[in-house]
Amino acid sequence: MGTINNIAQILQTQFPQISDRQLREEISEVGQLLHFGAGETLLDYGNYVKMVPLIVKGSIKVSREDEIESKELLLYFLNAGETCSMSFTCCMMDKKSAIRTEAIEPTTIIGIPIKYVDLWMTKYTVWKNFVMRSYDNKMLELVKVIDNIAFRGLDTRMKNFLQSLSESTGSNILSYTHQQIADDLNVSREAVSRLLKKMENLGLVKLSRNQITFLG
DNA sequence: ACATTAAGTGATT
DNA sequence: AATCACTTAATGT
Repeated sequence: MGTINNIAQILQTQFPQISDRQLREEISEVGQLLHFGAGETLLDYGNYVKMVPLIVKGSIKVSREDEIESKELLLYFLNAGETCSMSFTCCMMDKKSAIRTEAIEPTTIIGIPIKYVDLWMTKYTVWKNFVMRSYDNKMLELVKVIDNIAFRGLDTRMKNFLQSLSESTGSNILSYTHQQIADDLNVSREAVSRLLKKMENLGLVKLSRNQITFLG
């Protein structure tokens, strides 16, 4: 009964990579199950990272802030079965967070206190591999994001955005305003509206107030 | 009916 | 593609 068995079960289904039984037990003992509502911020710029999240359910938006202009840029979404690679480095170096994470739908995580994150790196090969692989995955995705910003136009970025948002939420109906997209992609709202209008004419999306249906 | 907010549009840079 | 200066449409009170 109770939390411990719960977390152990969740780990088996959502994080099969964490295959070490003893490690799973340790996670069950020190990890805590946390819930966040849509729009809730898990971690803000400048906060100290005190936990590393294993995402069990839902999805999380990870963004970077420009210190000078206080503008935001969406980096990527995190989904169930994933973890926040940025948290690892931040917490191990005891640095303030350079990112903001926000639940975009009801989300459940297993929070792991940082002291264990560090400790397990040497204790469990499985954990080290898990951390390294997550890091590598997100680094690759980040490179793609940079490529898109540097070498592709807004239309590619928009398609990628809609694609990953609908994958993250598991729905092609996206409750997002043009302004929110503009903020995430760091472009003007008018540019978003005009591009979406074009895409609608091409049959790629269907537009309505506060909602975009992605027909990809 | 009125106010507020989201979205569409043309002109300018 | 950004910004401005609107207009139009949807929605809440």
